[in-house]
Amino acid sequence: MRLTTKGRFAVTAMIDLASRQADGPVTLAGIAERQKISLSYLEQLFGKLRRHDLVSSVRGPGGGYRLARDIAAITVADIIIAVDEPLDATQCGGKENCHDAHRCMTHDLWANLNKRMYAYLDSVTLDALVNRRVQPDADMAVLRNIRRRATPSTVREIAAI
Amino acid sequence: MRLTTKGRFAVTAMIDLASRQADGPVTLAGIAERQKISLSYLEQLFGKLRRHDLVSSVRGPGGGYRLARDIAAITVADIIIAVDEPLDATQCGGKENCHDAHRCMTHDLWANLNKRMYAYLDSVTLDALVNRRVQPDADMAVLRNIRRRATPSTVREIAAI
DNA sequence: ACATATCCCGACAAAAACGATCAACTACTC
DNA sequence: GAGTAGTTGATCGTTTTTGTCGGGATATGT
Repeated sequence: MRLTTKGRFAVTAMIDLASRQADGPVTLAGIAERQKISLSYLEQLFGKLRRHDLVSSVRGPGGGYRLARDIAAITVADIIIAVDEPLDATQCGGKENCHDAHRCMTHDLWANLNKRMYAYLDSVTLDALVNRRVQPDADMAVLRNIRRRATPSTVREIAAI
Repeated sequence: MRLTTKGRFAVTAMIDLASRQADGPVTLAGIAERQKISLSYLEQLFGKLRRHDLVSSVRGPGGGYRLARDIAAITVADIIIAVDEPLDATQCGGKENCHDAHRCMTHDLWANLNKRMYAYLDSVTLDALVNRRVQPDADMAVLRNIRRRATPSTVREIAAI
């Protein structure tokens, strides 16, 4: 599980698409203009999204993209995986060349963390995003932790998230 | 909030450090050897970790790095933020140059998602990682979702997470 | 003095992010 | 039914990020 600006672009674009597909196929040019993402980059992203069966394309005038599934059956995790594919698979393929036991422990821990993150992102559907049904209770948890162990530097960085 | 291999390396190194600091300062050379990360890269990462007050250094023979705070007061989010700094701040600085209302909505949604992720990563402390107290209940949720909307392609990719 | 550390820097290759350009397809018009 | 404009689709080039290598400076315990 990797989370980069690429994934963010893809999610942003998919939200735009999802909230406009009622009027027929949505063009990449439109998404590019509204979301300020370069058309070329969108073309690449949607190529991947199409190959992962998240969107379907209609060519020619009046064409564009549609969601390939129901809006409630596409999650943020789907989009990010489609766009960020390779995902080095924790460079020690599950068992070998982990020299001592300690290294593998670290890997297990990270893999577990990965699963948790995936589970969360997979619980957020496009539908929930478009219709603003994403619970905003996170702020409270964050603030609680910040207050518990704030240092001059952390406070500054939190603002930049 | 960005999640790349760089952050993973930093977390791995911090776990190694945390689980060995009982015997005094831990050298980067040791971490490099055990975790198979290049020494130069570790130096760069720990420079940032030190400037963010997550670790403190002791120079000279017998020196190395220590955690600057209690092991339970350092979270995965702390480490990732320290190491992945710039974080473009969602390129429309919170208010301006969002041309139509729709764009800002998308940004809000993403920002909210970011907060949720941060909240989760901030809830996982180094202590919890080292002492294996990270709940593995995620698998169930993942499997539930996969079963709900599996396609030939997704199934293949899930295996690669 | 010497060996062992952190620190700081510049150069570099490989990979990923991002962008531009051109080819292929298709609905519409005439 | 041929042309044309609006699209997607694929390929290549440039810039940024990752990760490594090497060298040198500074601090410090023995």
